Amino acid sequence: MDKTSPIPIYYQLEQIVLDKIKSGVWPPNTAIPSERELSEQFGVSRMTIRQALLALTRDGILRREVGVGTFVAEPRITQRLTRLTGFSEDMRARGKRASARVLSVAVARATPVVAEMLGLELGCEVLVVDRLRLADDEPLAIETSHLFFRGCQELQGADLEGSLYALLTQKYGIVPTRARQRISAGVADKREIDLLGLRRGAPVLRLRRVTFDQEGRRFEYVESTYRADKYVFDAELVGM
Amino acid sequence: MDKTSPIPIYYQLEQIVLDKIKSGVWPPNTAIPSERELSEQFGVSRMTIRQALLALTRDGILRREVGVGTFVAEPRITQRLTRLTGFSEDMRARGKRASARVLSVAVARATPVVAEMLGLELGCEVLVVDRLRLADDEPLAIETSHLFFRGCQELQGADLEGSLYALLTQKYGIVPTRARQRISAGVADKREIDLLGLRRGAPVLRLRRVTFDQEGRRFEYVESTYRADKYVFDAELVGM
DNA sequence: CAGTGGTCTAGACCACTGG
DNA sequence: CAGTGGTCTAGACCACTGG
Repeated sequence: MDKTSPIPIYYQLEQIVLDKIKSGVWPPNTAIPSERELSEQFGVSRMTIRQALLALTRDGILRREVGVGTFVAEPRITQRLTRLTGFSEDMRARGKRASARVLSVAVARATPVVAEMLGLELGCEVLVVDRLRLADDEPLAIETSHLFFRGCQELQGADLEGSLYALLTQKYGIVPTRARQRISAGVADKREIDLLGLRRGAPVLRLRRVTFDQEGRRFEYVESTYRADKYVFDAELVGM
Repeated sequence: MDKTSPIPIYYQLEQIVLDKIKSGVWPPNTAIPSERELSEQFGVSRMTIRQALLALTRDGILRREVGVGTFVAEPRITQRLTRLTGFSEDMRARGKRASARVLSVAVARATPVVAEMLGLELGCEVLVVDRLRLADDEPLAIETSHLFFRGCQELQGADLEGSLYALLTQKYGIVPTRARQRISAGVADKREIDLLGLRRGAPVLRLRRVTFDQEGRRFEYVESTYRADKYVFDAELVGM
């Protein structure tokens, strides 16, 4: 630890504790030294020690028990909440290879639903990217993205067989950061039956999502239809 | 503010600030008094003021700018992530009145799926609560909860026409805190058609959830089937 | 340059846990 | 009863912002 560094002491302490945990020196449920011991050991005020330990506790790294001590927390059952991912990343997480067959790419005037979802005037021009999404070369979903951002029309010439989000991040600096999603169930319609290779009456999962970039701007409204027999949606929920 | 109260001062201060914001006395982007002003005004140390303001900042209620001041944050586009709620609270949020018709309550040996989900030995006894859930007196879902915790068998004599989670919290100190949920789509089976008043071939949303209490213990595995024509699931996603 | 939030100190008293 | 984390005090110095 370096007291003369511009890096705050409490932050340095956090890193020291994290190192001990990550390296396995302090395995889960280890009682770490008390605040007073650490205070003395590092020659730092107890309040500063607390600032470090409380931050780690909020992150679920440590667990505190009043009157008893501070312990290394069990690795959480879930390290994170439901993550925002595109199809490609979602598939990779499931151990499958994602690809896309472009059905159409075109500039179109926003319909009332699209305008509402993206917060646009009716009739603004958006880029509509309609793709069949494949997992290990099998059709899994139909994805219709409505995009609106400066320069989005250039995408008409781009390679859209891979991850759209990767493309947006790399070429346009648009980082998908947050999304609001609505999940419903339905029965496949004619087009879905044909494209996804389903039988009449087959159930599908429908996702509608508005995606926000790092500035909080809505840049995408996407409607997806997933084969219900091949896809489930996992969600992580937290209490108040 | 009451300094002699057992309620911590910083917590009282949080409430005072929250009141000012909620009542509209301090609308969004208002500069609230500086830490030193509040410190003097309440006769409390600046560190205590900070403890209150930092908690509110972490909750997204306040926004701090170094060298400038502390401001009331804009209400977030999304006030929270997907929240863990039971059926009753979910319906209340949607402006509907929730109720339940108990189909059966019984002690049963855990099936392989239930044992796996709850982390139990095969054949452990769990309490199975099977209920038809109504929204404004219309059948909306079938909910089959498998419960496992000390004393859960007493629930056999309890009133289960209302919120199960409220009951668990009040009577057993079990606070549903986190859940892992899997959402899929399917076609209603015979029993679902009868109980939910559906037609043959009607799509349904199926939810499977493992719920954890405040100690991280799994206390419930629930399988639910929702009418797809009356229910959508909303999710909030966040980036890395 | 006056004022802001960020960091840090060296103490104090408290309720609580476990032996 | 010794030790723990929780709360709180009354200061200090810092980098930064805006006029």
